[in-house]
This record gives sequence, structure tokens and C-alpha cells, in this order.
Amino acid sequence: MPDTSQNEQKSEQPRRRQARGERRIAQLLSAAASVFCSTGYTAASTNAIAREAGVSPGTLYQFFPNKEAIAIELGDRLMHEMRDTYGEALAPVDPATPLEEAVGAAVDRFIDFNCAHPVFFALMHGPDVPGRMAEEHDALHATLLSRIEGLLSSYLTDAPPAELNRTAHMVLGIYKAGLELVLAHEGAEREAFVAELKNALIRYLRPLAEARGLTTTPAP
Amino acid sequence: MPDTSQNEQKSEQPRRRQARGERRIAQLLSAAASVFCSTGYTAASTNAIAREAGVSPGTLYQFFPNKEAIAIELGDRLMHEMRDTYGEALAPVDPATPLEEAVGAAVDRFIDFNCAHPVFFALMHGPDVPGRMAEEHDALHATLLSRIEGLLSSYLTDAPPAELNRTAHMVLGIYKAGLELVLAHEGAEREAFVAELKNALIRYLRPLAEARGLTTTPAP
DNA sequence: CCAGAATGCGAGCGACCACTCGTATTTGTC
DNA sequence: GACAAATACGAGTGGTCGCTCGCATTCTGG
Repeated sequence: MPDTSQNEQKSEQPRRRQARGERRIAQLLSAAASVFCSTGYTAASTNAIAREAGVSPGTLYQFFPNKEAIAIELGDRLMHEMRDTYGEALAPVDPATPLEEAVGAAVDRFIDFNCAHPVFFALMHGPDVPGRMAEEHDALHATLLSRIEGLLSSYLTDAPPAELNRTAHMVLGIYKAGLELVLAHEGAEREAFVAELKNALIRYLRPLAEARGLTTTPAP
Repeated sequence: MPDTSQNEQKSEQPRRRQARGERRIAQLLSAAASVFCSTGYTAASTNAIAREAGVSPGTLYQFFPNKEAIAIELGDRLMHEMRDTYGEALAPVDPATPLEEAVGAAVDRFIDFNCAHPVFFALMHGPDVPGRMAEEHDALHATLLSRIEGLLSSYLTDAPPAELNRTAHMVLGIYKAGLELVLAHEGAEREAFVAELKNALIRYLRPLAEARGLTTTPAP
């Protein structure tokens, strides 16, 4: 007997979505961002997310199979927006660009993004991420590291790979530490911490760049 | 920070403790350290701690009123040992001491302690600490900051207080970032990251120290 | 040696959480 | 308007976790 009405497509089920549904999804993701941001992933309850979005728990599960899928989708959308808006922030740069300029531009772009989307920091910094979230976390971390290595290789032309990797780790660590300080302050103080972060990175990197005989701008 | 060596509870009941009990407490704290270290505080279940210690859940609650008290006691003992062993690590130093030496000594001492007691980092770094743990966290943070400020004031004699505070925040942030990298590696790589952390801190601070006595950046 | 205190046990209680299900309402299409 | 699919609801389900309680066992002072 030909079963035309029910075709088992376990991998892809093109569920017809109405405009109302898309709106709900955006609403739920926004609510989830808010809750994740204030309590972290594990401590955030799906009921709290639904309440924040003004819907019932059942409605939430109409659009997401489980709690993790919410964070995954949120992370994917943030990554996508980050690529769209700041995709070139860490692209290999003209070696003639002064180190100060390259660091300053990269820091400004990433700080802007993280300030506009504090959830990103919350999701990527918390050690309380289960299963697939951890994979995404590691993937982003690896991506950032290799991008930083690419940037650094313009300035540290003949450093051994192990040293380059260590320096990239340290640069990312310093950035994360600075980001935490920046997010913890506002207004003029925030700006001061941004400048301090740039200083820390530039002072850390300049001796390495100078040792390779590359041009850096002297302090004006 | 007030010394809470004696219980100020409503009824002073000095429960007589046998040697067996003291042994159990140490056993339970060691098990808790292990579990906290691998899963974090919130994800750690009291049953898992009891199982790790080879006792029943009821026995655990014979010695600790609740889960938080385990972490508190663990933190207190670690703090005590830290004060005993490394109390002078951040004491004000002779201004004649070279910056490199002061930073290197302080980093070595703290890295040693944190490597010997990885729970300390796990408890102090996780954002998943409830109620009274957060207070201890903040208290330690403030103590470290003021100690760092004290140290820095030997080298930045005429920096405005706000700048001194910002620099101390940044130094602590860089240290924490470096500690994370150090704990994530072993052997020769670990040593390399320790050296890298010292480099980062020294390069960040040296320009400030060299500028002492000179006019600070003009105020806007 | 023997009361009583300290220690030890583990099934179980209440609370909370991720998630489900039967049902009611809205929306798109003919 | 009719019909089905999509959306919405919220009490309920199973499971986990922090913690308790009654009772057995071991230690200690007199």
C-alpha cells in the first residue's frame, strides 16, 4: 500500500512555519538571551525563558526540541551576525600597518560586538556548557586562535610555530580578561578600560615585533 | 574582613568531635575538592561527594549543614594555607627591587599554589557560586586588588588613584588569564606559559614604571 | 562495663526542572 | 464557511538533587 501522506524524513522535515511562528522564535531567543545573560546557561530554566517571553512552556517546545537547541540556535545566529558585521576584523592585514593600528581596530570591533551582545560572552565564558555547546565553544576558540596566529604571523615572521601558538593563546587570554573588565564598567570608565586593554596588548606584542626588525610607529 | 573563627549562632553547642570525625571531614573535603574540580560547584551533587569519599549521604550531613558549607570550609582552609605559605608574596616590596624580580617572584608563588590546589581556581573562577560563596569571592578579589595596588604604588609613585586601580584590575585579569593557560598545560609547555605570563605582566608594567617621576598624560 | 554521645547508614521526602500531551484557538487555503 | 495545519496552553510526568530521619554501630568518660 503506497504511503504517500507520511514519508519518514527523519533528517529533514520542512515544517511549514507561519509569520507568527518566526516572530515567536525571535521573541523566545531574545528572552533566552536575557535569561542566559543574567543567570548563565545551566541555571536558566526553560520555564523562566518562556515566562520572560510571555508564553507557556508548551509553546517554547513547539519551536525548540530541548533547552540546548535554544542556546545552539542563539549561538549560531550570533556567529552569523558576527561574520556578517566583523568578518574582516581579524583578516590578515597589510604588514605595513602599524601594530598599534591593527590591535586598536581589532579590539574596537570585537569590543563593540560583545557590548552589543553580552550573551555571547556569557555563553562562551561560562564553564557550565553541556554536550554540543562545548563543541561550538571549542570550535570558536580554535577559529579565533588561528585567526590571531594569522594576524601575528605578519608581525612575527620567523617565530617558531610553538611560540606563535603560545603568543596567540596569551593574546586571546588578555583580550578575554579585558573584555570582562570592559563589560563590568560603563561610560567613561569603560572607555578607559578599552584603552588599557589596547595598551596591554600592544606592550605585550611590540617587543616581539621589534625583535624581528619590523616597523612600528613610535609613540606620537 | 571580620574573623569568624567562633560561631555566633543562637545556641553555642560545641559538638565534641572524635578523631574519626576529623578524619571524615578531611576525607569529605578532599572528595569535594575532587568533584568540584571536575564538575564545578553547582553541578557537583552531595551524593557524588559522599560516594567519592566512600560514605553515605547521611554521614556527609553529620559534619556539614548543607552543600554550601562544604565549599565555604574548603575555601577557608585553602585561604588559611595560602596565608601561611605565601602570606608575603604580595607584601610591599623594596622599591629598589627590579620590577622583573618582583613580578617573577609573585607569579611563581601564586602559580605554585594554584597548581597545588586547582580547586581554588575552580571555586574562584566559576560564575556559578551562590550566596555566601560570592561574598568570599568578592572579598578575596578586593584583597588581591588592594595588595596589587600596594605593590604597584612602589613603582608608579605619582599615578592618580583611578589609574592605579585600573592597572591593578588589568594586572589581576592578565594573571587569571595566564593561570588558566598554565593549568591547561603540563611539563615544559606549562613552564613556557609561566614565562609568557611573566613577560606579559612585565611588558605591561615596565613603561609605567619607567615613566615615574615624569609628567603623567595630560588630562583632557 | 555501661550509659550516652558521636558516628554511620540509606531509603525516602519535598522541591524543582526539562519536557509531554490532550485540548483549545488561530491562521492559511479551497 | 470548511477543513487542516500551525500555534498556544498549562497541568502533569518522570527524574534528579539537597537534605532528613529513624535506627544501628562505635567510641569515650566515669
